[in-house]
Amino acid sequence: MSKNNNQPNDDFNDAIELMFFAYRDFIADPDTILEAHDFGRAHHRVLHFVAGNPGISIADLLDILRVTKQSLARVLRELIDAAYIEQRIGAKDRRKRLLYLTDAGKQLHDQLIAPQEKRFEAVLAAIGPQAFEQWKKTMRLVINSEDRDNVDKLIDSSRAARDGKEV
Amino acid sequence: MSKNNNQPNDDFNDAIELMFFAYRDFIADPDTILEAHDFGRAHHRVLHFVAGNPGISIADLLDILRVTKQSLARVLRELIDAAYIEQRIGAKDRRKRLLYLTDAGKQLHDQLIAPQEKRFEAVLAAIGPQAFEQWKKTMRLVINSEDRDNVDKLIDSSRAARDGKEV
DNA sequence: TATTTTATGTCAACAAGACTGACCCTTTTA
DNA sequence: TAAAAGGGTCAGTCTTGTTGACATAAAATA
Repeated sequence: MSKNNNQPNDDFNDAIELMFFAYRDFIADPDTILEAHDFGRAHHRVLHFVAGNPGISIADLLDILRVTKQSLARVLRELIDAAYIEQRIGAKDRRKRLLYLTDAGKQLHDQLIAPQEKRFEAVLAAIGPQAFEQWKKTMRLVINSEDRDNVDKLIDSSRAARDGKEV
Repeated sequence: MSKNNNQPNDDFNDAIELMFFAYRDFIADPDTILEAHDFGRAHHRVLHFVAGNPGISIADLLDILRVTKQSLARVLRELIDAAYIEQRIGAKDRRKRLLYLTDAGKQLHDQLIAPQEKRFEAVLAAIGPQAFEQWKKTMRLVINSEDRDNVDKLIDSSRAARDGKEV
């Protein structure tokens, strides 16, 4: 243990390493499930944000994912063809294609987040609700300050989609 | 705000979203710098773990990165050709090619982690050292339990490489 | 109404970074 | 001396992303 003789930047370097390894294991869980469906992480992300934002438009989804229209198109096409996502023409604006998970899509999404939920269930059990809350506040501060409000909104929307059916 | 009427799984879903967005912003910083050098994240990871484990062998680096030999080879070749990394034949075992950052490599690595250090500097300033320590402990618990000891060792090695020159 | 803008779709070419499989050389070990 | 270990390399493939160009339908605006 080289715990003595700490340099000022040791804490930050620890944090960087922890971000790398924690995210790597965190994201590895769903990968296995995705393989069985011939899907990748790109499909996972689309499923996830459509799940959290039912009725989202293509343009809004592109904003969240920060990829090009062409890049999204291929992945989205596969998810629609496999009947995990369906498109409905907007009622107010008929140019828009609003995205929804089908029942099968919801099932698949549940499967994908299950191991990640279990992972955090174990963390919560180990450290208790107060420290868990503190961790969440800290993680929020890791996000770019100008994006934090948007993330708050997305998280709220995601809660609403789960807790109270439609938004 | 739909903060009332919380469901049991809300906390875990919040955590999942936070992992996604925090990691995304965290990793976006170095990407800009890498582009200027015609490098990608793969190069970053190699630089980072060679920096933290000077004299690491190819096989050990493959274990950390969890990629194939052929996948590492291209990236490593480019870093060696650009004189950011150098190979030395092992003294004890002459089959091994031990990897070290050159001075230029150290400079580039410093550049790459600088914005990430600043990010966590700001977090520490906002929440204080105690909460920061708690966050680190929590992040460690997000890592697969069977990997935590290995990560501890890597972090220790990384500290040693920084604090006290050679290991 | 005519025109422009918006939202979306689609074709084509390309690049990074990963993969599998095969084969080679050198050095160490049994 | 033969087998195993550490590493290098060629060839082909896949996923996920990119840029650029163009098409269509619906809405907004002059």
